[in-house]
Amino acid sequence: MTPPDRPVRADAARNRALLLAAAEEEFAERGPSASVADIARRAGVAKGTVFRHFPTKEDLIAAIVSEHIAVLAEAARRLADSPDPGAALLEFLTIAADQRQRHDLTFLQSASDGDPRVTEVRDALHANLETLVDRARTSGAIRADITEADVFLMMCAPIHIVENLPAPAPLLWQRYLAIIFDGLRPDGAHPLPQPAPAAP
Amino acid sequence: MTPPDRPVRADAARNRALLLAAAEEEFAERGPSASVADIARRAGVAKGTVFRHFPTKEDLIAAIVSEHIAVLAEAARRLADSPDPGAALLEFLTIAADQRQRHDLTFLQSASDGDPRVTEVRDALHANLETLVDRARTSGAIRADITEADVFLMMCAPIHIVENLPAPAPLLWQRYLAIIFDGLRPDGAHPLPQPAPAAP
Amino acid sequence: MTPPDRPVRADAARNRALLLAAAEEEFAERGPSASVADIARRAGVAKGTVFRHFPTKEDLIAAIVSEHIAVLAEAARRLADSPDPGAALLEFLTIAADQRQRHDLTFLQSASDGDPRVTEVRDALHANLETLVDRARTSGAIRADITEADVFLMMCAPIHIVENLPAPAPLLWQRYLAIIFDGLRPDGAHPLPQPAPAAP
Amino acid sequence: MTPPDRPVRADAARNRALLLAAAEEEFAERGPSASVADIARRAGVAKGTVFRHFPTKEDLIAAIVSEHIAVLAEAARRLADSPDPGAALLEFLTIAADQRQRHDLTFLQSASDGDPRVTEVRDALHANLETLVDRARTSGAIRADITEADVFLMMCAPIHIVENLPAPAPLLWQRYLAIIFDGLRPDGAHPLPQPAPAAP
DNA sequence: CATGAATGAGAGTTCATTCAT
DNA sequence: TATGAATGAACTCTCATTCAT
Repeated sequence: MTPPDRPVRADAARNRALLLAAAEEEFAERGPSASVADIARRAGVAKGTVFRHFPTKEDLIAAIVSEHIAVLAEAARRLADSPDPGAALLEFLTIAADQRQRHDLTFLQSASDGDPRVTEVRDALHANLETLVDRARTSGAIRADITEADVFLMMCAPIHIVENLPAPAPLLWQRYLAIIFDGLRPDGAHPLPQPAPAAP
Repeated sequence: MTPPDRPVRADAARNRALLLAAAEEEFAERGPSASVADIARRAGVAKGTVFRHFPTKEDLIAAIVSEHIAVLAEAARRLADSPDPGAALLEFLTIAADQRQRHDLTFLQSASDGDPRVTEVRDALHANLETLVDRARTSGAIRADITEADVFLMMCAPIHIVENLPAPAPLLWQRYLAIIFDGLRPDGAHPLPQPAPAAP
Repeated sequence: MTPPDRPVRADAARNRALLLAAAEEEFAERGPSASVADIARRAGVAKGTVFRHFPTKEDLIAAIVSEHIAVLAEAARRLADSPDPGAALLEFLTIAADQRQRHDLTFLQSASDGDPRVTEVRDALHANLETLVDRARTSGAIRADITEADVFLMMCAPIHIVENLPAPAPLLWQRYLAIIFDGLRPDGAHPLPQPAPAAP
Repeated sequence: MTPPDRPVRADAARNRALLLAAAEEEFAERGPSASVADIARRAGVAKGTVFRHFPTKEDLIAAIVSEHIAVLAEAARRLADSPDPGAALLEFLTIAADQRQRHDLTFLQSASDGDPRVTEVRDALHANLETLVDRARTSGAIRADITEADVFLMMCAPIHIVENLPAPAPLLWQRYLAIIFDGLRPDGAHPLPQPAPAAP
């Protein structure tokens, strides 16, 4: 009867994008308790519009998180066949930190743990990252006892570290990424006191 | 008529301690949105009593945070004259992570940034930690380009890292502390791309 | 250019009927708080279409109610010249209850009290029912002190009564119609303590 | 530690009563969609106070309903040993209608169907009413085929009937109670077309 | 002093209604 | 004309905070 899958209306798509951007900023500034009303105001739409696009606040959070993870999954995929696996892994971590530098939303991840769309992109990220890490390990760029799970877990650490400062220099995270990456290198490595966690 | 200070103080001090403990547990379980009512219930006192001891929720948070920092300041002070500065620094980081492992309350720090009592103990921690780091650096246990600010900022990283897992093994953080500490060591160190932040 | 009235009217009339049916079902299932969105979905049209046909939700309700009353008015008219006035009245009450049995929408009546179209068909029902009741009274099938207003008011009672049960047997209302009708009969009638209400 | 079961504070008890009264009036005037805010305003308390006394709107409704049913259960109990069982039953129905005349809240019953407190008092009412009906039946005051379930279901009918009028005379319900009660009498009774429903 | 009842601002969410497409 | 995106008021409910008891 109606043309199936009618193309998304231009203004609706624009509002969705505006909302995601506004929500990111609001969450970044106010933390997890940013309110839907403030997000709507920042996006320049009415409160009801938020719920038209994202039935619950959790759905909005999941949309933000899965978008961020998707970018990382794609980056990992792109770097997977780099000729220099060690450099590729470092670049991946650089991209990951840089993305988060702009908006740290790690605290949102716990709120979206069960969401299926988040799970899906996260699984993709795990798969792509595993290739990256395996190649870096095989090539001797990182220690033999480092797993994909280790890298995944440490991915956000540089950003978290600088967030303890009230006004960190914009690229300060690179300092801590360098330190951590030095810790991943084989030279002068001490044995690790605990086994790597199981891949999720 | 009644001795001016003693008898009530006993009760009051007990309640204060009960409240701090209950609040820690509640924040650890429920995150930053733990409610004053639940904290009061857990402590076995009435809601009003919470506000008698801590005029606002922020004050309660500041009290928890400053207590935690005080413990670390004292640990740093105690370790300052250790004969093995490298081992002393590692032990300090172990203590710090271990403390947070039991109750991660890092998310509370931002809520208590301006509080003067927090500032005071944090200054003390900075001072004591500086001694510790300086000696480790001088002794060659850590790189020449690592400052007290670096160590302070990275202090919580091992705990943050494992918190990305839903149910981390209790000692898993030791794995990441080891990796990071390897990164702090002079052997095989690469130059750091960014200068250390100014001491706060 | 296009023939002024015909071609669209077919679609429009179909949609109107679909909407009325969907609304009836939705109100019956969900009660007075059934939402316009759900009604539209059930009818397979967009929300805006509901408001094209019925400018407000109240208008939609009034349309349903007046349609129901019109059916009753017609039934009363048809039965008005029956040779057995007592049986005719009982049949009218049976039809009325049976109609409501399928969809009890009595709760909608209060929402449509002022609507002129409702008033019109209700007046017709009153007129036709008056004939029916007058003839039943004159023929001795019911008491001398029963008026059209009485019958009109008691019309829905059998359905209301069974609605107090969670899952009434489909024909249980007949039991209570029989009891009430026995109360209308002249045999063994006790005088009534209050006068009949004025005809509206 | 604290005196257990400390007596309810006078002002709290007063507020609870004010709220119940205000809620009854508000529901009677506005129907089931009366808002908690309006109820609070009518009672002269803040919105939050409503939720202190009744954790959800449903709890408030259940409290009203169970209070009403309790009054009826007590009335039935009191009338159970009357020397004239027929008159006792009629008086019970009169009390029931009179209570509802003041505030018809039948529509609230469905909202509180699952509540255990409501169930409890309703069970008591059923038990007491059964005695009343059994004695009336045995004494020949009502038909042999009328059960407690019948009377329970028909209890509200007189009020429902007059509610179809916009401004019914205050005692008009007595007219319909008389008609219905005549229908319950043995004289001139016709056999009933459907069996009585099972006792709930 | 401790208590917990009261407060009221603000949270997420729903929904009748409007209007650009 | 039909659509469904946008609106914004109203809803139930929560919670830090105040204050009479």
